Amino acid sequence: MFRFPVSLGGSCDNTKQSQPSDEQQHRVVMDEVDFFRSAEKRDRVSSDEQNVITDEAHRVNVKRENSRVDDHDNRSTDINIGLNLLTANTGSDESMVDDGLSVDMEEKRTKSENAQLKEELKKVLEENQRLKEMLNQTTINFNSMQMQLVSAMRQQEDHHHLATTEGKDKANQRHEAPEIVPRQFIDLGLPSADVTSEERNTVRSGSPPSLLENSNSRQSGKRLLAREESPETESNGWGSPNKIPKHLHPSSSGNGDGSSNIGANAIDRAAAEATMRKARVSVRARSEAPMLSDGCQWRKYGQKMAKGNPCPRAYYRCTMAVGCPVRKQVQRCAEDRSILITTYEGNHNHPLPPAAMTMASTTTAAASMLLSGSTMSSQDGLMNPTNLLARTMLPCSSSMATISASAPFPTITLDLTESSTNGNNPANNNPLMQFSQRSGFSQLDQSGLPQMMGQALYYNQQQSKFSGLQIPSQTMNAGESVSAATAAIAANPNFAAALAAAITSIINGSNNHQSGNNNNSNVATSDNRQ
DNA sequence: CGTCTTTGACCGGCGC
DNA sequence: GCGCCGGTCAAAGACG
Repeated sequence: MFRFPVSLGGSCDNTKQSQPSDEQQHRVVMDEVDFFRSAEKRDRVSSDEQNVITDEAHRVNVKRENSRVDDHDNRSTDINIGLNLLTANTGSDESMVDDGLSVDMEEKRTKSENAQLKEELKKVLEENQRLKEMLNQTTINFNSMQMQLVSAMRQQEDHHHLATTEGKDKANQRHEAPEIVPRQFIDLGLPSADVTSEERNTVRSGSPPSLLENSNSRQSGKRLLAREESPETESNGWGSPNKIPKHLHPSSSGNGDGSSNIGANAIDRAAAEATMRKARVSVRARSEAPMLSDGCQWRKYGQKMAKGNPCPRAYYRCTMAVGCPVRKQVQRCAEDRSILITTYEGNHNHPLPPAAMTMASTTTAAASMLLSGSTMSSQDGLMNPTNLLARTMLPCSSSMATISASAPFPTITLDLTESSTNGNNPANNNPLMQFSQRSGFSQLDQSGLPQMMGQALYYNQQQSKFSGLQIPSQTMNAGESVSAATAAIAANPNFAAALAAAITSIINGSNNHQSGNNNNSNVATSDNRQ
């Protein structure tokens, strides 16, 4: 079974006392070198192709070098420059051997150049830092704008609902709903570390497992005790999938009664919790590997022969943190064994490394969208997820995402098998990046942003402690993509324009399909909460 | 020796 | 009540 070359994040790192081997370090270095090489190519393509060395081009070169140094801040920052200068000196020394009078001058000149370069490096470092800050600020602004956009769209939806239905109470309840839906997303997507336990128990719907503890007390005490000391494992609800629909029905009917908001909300919340625990995101992708590389560490805990499929189904549990409730099933498609079906359930209760954020944020968003309908009337619950994914997220390919209504638990399937198999671009090897690029936010690709950029980068901000982590470069296309996206953003002066275009596109798209509002609503509100 | 995988047994839900 | 099925457990073995 595949093993990640480096231990990532969470308590695992703390306990294991990360001691990357030389090989690992070397691997990372090589990876980043490759990364910047590709970035360099981009720069070259985007910048003047002429051979004239302009000041602009010179600055770009220096910046690249600086970036490299900056990303390896623990290593000597003088290495690169020093080597270059040494090489130059050596050459000059050799050429000047016969000219002894020039040696001193040459040394002086070299020193002055060295000092000059250092000064320049310093400036570039400062500029790099400033760009990073700008990037962070831009990301925050983007999240803020996204939030406002979703809020506006939601209001539009409310108006639309009021016009078409006479459920005034329902409408009133809706106005309060935004506070619930967002939390739903937060709980889904964000590691719960920041949230207080009180908030979790009182506010959250569909939260990380630990929060669901209480609601699961109804389950057999025997199992509860038997399973690994983590109640969270129990809370994810993976084990008893068939209870959800039962919870859902009463809640959906309860929504109709707007007179008792508290009671209805409680029921809603319970239903949302139950649903959240059951929600699954299935990713279909072509892969020869036994398992999708999603940046997380998984431990196999079971394997079964599923009915109707000659290929066994493997069960994995996230081991990045003790008690993380996230599990996944991996199975090959019976019809086409080159297709790997990975089904995720649960929410990580620990910070995620950048490499895992693409998958986590994507599946989280998908699950969130899927579940967003569960807090509404049954009619909406049936309608919204499909609309969200098929229309809002995937306006160009509605067949990419399908919702399983017949399953005992809500399951959303992201079909990434149609995509091209372009092996040159790392992003193309990553189904999620394919998903991102094909999604409605594909305009953001202009700046190298993944689909869930807002969230992913937001994670980066909130969990900056991961910034120094080594990404399992061997297979982590997602991590590379995120890093590449960040670099691309920093290097792309048109980011703001691209962002504006993307948001405009989203707005236009949502105007055409207002039913998809809930999707963004979750995203926006989650940002709002943080 | 610790960690991980394998695999048969076990459990609970559901349909008949 | 019984059998089927999906999901999980946990002992045993493999591996580094």
